[in-house]
Amino acid sequence: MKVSREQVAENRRRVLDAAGRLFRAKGFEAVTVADVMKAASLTHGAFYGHFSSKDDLIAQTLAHIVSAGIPENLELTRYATSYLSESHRDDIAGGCPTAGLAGETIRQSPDARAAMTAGLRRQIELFSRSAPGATAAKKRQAAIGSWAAMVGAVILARMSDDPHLSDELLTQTREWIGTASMQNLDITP
Amino acid sequence: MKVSREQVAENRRRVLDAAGRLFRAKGFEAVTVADVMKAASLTHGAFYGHFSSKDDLIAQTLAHIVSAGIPENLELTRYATSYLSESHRDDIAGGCPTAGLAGETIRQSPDARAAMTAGLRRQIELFSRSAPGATAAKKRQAAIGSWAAMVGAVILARMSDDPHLSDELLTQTREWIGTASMQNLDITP
DNA sequence: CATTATTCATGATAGTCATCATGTAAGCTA
DNA sequence: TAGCTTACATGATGACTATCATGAATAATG
Repeated sequence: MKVSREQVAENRRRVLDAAGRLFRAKGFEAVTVADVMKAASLTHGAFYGHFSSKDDLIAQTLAHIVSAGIPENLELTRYATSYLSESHRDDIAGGCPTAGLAGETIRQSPDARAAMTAGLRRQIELFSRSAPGATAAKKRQAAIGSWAAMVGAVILARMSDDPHLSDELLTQTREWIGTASMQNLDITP
Repeated sequence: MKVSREQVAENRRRVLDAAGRLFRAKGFEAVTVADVMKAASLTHGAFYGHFSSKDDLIAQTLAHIVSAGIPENLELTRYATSYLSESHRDDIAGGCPTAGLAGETIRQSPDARAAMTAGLRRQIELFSRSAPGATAAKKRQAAIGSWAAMVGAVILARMSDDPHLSDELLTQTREWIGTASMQNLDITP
């Protein structure tokens, strides 16, 4: 049962979307090829027509969701507020792929790591534009430090089994980033 | 071939140590029960005399390495310097269990998450003592923000396939934490 | 409209892994 | 020292999973 060219493209997109959600929700290893294809309303046999292996799927999925996830005009403090929100913490399957998968991507294929690194580089560059700081170097430093804190806070907040501590991690990191940003603005090097 | 009481205790310790290193290096799912027992110089059959399941091993291993890993008198900035070093980034198997496993612990058993949360709470409390800040609340905020940034930076540095970017993440986050700390000291609420 | 090419479904296959059953030998206790 | 206890080794089992081979059916092409 061959399908139309558009249908193939849409099928492929659906597989990548389903894989993106499943990987974020359950991790790379806990998700099977059949799981992904089922979530995309296909059977597992069709998989190897689209991808050469599960590793290939992982790399292409990361490239897909990383490139699709970053808005062009993101302003650091505004972004931090929504990033460090309870709703983002609770939306693992639809949330930031870095927070959900960076820890596991370390052990994945070179292509997978390259896709995530490209997203990281882009995120830092976009942050640097709106980051506070007297010099370009200071702006970039604020972008890096803030992004590390955001990613770390969401990971720790998701890990914590104490809801109060989890909330505290988000709100205090948000305020801490704001404090640090003011410092960067006020002092000239 | 029964072994002495002391030998049993030592065997158990060796299994937990081996599991700690293997889990950090390869993740929970990629490590098999047989792998762990082999690394502890035992056969896989002996496993279920010590632990009720692999999940049980994971939870007990986390409790073991988290409680053993945190020094009593840790000073924030000094700790940050060694934590954000290249040697710590490269020592995944022997490094901080939070940086290595927090991302995956999210999907583990309640006991596993509880063990990691206990370590997190202790880390924040110890940091709060030496953190900069005029009030106790400010000190705790600095402890939380700094810890989130440290964990996030090490995870991102390990994920990056570009050595230069990886180094930059470590050094810039270190400086960023120092900058933010000064802010916390200078301004009174 | 006929032929070709290709996408997908069905159904293996081979390997891996967690877990358990059983046997053995040595420590422990009286 | 005799007998009980038990830690460990060996070997099996049942489930799961990535990957591949084959066939059917339909879009694409002329």
